Amino acid sequence: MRPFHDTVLADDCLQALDRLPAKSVDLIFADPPYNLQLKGELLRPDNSRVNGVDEQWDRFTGFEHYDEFTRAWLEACRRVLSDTGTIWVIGSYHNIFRMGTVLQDLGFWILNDVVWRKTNPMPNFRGKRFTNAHETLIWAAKDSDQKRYTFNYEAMKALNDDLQMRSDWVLPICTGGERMKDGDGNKLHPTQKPESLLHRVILSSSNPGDVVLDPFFGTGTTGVVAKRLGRHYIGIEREPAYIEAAEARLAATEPADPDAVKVSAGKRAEPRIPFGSIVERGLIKPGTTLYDPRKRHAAKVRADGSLACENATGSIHKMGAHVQGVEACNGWTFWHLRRGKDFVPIDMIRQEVRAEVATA
Amino acid sequence: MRPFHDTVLADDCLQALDRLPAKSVDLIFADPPYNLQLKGELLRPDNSRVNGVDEQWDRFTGFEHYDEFTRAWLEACRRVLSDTGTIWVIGSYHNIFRMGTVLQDLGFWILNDVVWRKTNPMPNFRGKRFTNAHETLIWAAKDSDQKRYTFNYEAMKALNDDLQMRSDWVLPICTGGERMKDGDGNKLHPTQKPESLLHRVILSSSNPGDVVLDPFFGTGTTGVVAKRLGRHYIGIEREPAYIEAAEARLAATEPADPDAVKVSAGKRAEPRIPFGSIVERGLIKPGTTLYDPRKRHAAKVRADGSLACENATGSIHKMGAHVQGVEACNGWTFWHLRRGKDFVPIDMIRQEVRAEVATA
DNA sequence: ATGTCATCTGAATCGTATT
DNA sequence: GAATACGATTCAGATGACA
Repeated sequence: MRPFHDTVLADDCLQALDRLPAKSVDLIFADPPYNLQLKGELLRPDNSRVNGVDEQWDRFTGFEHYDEFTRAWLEACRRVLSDTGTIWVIGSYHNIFRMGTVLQDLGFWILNDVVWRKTNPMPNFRGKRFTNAHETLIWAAKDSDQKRYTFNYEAMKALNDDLQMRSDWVLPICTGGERMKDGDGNKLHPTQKPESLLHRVILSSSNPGDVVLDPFFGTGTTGVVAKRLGRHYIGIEREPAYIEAAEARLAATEPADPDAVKVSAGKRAEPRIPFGSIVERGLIKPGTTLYDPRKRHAAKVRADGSLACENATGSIHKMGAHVQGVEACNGWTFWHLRRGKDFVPIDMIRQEVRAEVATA
Repeated sequence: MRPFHDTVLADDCLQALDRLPAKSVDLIFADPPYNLQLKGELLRPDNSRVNGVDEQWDRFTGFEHYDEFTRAWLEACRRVLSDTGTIWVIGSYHNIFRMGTVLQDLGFWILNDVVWRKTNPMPNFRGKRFTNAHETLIWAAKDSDQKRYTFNYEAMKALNDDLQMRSDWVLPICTGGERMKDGDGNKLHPTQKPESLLHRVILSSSNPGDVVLDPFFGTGTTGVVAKRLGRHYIGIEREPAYIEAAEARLAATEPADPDAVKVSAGKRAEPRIPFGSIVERGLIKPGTTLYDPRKRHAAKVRADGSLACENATGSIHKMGAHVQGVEACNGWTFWHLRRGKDFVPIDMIRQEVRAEVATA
């Protein structure tokens, strides 16, 4: 084992990187500050306050400052990365475009951008934007002519029910027992990543015995998953509170039995198909008339997937309930579409879409 | 109708943009070329061609020229975009980081990055990477302090079965009858976007009658969906074959019924009813007692529409906030009125008044 | 033990019209 | 232009109290 392996370097990111030998690591995972630029406070509709990221380490004076920082640590990473190694970075729209540009400018060759689709993101409380429901990872090799990087294609396929692993990963955010807490029961780190995410990163692009470096180690998720998967880790972290937590986590982590590293994916739920997506796809056109099973009521489909009927508008479910004067209604089976002489429930269209999605 | 509305300008992107009046469009959708091996399609701001990108081109030159091109058309777009307008761009990892960086550098303010998750992407044949199963869109306002952009929150929520729309959109790629073919049955345009994607873009961030500009019009998907949804379009395209196909598609496109393109508006669009006018009309009498949802607090309505409670007086909102000890409160939904055995929010009275006003 | 209900929280660039 | 007042807005999941 080499001197830096399986340790946390308590130091500034750049200074620590400079101490590592050139070309000495096989995989880098970097989750740098995002430069969030949050202004005021944000309240939920129930008046509770959202605990935003206001840590000192996420404060930059502007894009120029952030780009300079990004360029510096990515250059330092480039030096320590082996020629066949690859690097992952993660970010949101605040910083991912800056990181992608710097990566390309430094000569890294992007292999994929990968989207982490969160199953349980924080909603948009003010209704002013789309729910920010994903983060973006970039996976890159050192050079455009480097073809010998590690990609465990079969392992990824196995993880995905024997279908090629796609560039969008559906995973929940880090909550519950996995989330590190401080003495008061508050989150210790504002942006702790889920182990499932690192599991996929490390399993896909490294081999047992490889060295995995995380220059923004935080509470050590990368190290924990690397250790469990039989890889060596090197962490770099400046905050003593994070280091302490990371080392405790690491001490409590047992490497998995080499045979047990394989993980089976959970069953995929039947995909939800919003009625609106059927309108969007042109399978039911705006302006189409829908009927209830006894043709007593008629409703008109609007471009946003809502129905208009009897001077009211709403979802297929709400309007089904409305015309019947009941509390709830399954609009999929209630509303019918004329097809020639026949009337078919709109659920039939949904089943056709589901079949299409499933075979894709 | 203005001179450029509902036409395709057969010209170079930059030259056509320069002919459009400043601040004259409400929404821009741009799907620019992203292949760096553009073989002469890349133009500098002075219209000179960038040569040599397809052979022995060096990475730095390639990106630098692509950035120059990107900066030029985004600057030109910025000039023609109205102050309350927004812009969408779409790309893959080859170019989206460059575009995002240039957008931010020009002062655009990113509202969301949106992932188009393809249900039927092309598989990765070599097994050397993850299946490239998504593309990225960026939605941006002109400035960080511009908050009056259009976002049809309720319509997006309606499209998604009454859950707020997320930043990841699951849509199939453009195939079948929708895909434009040339005389030999080959695809006419290499990257024709599905109409469903444009449906969501245009419906979310523009209103009927708005002007939608597409500076890389291709076979006219943006125009077709804009026309169908009752928006004006302006297309810019240089290739005669694409223009011909686009104009044929547009001629065959019928606008939807105007009622069908109306969209659920939400409470913000409703006329404001002062609480005092409800008291004035005698719908709630002075002296009436109002209660919070848990009946912990009671307040008395006064003749001027203010409330008195716990030795303080003020508006329904102020008093709601006061008794809860919070900054702000929606008094309409907070305060309840006794009706027989039940308690109903005073918002119900407001809705009755609104219905009355609407039919008057 | 089990179920129900209330409460809490997460990388967030989260108003607008009137005076 | 600045200050003030109005009043709109949330999803999934974990946790814990309590029946």
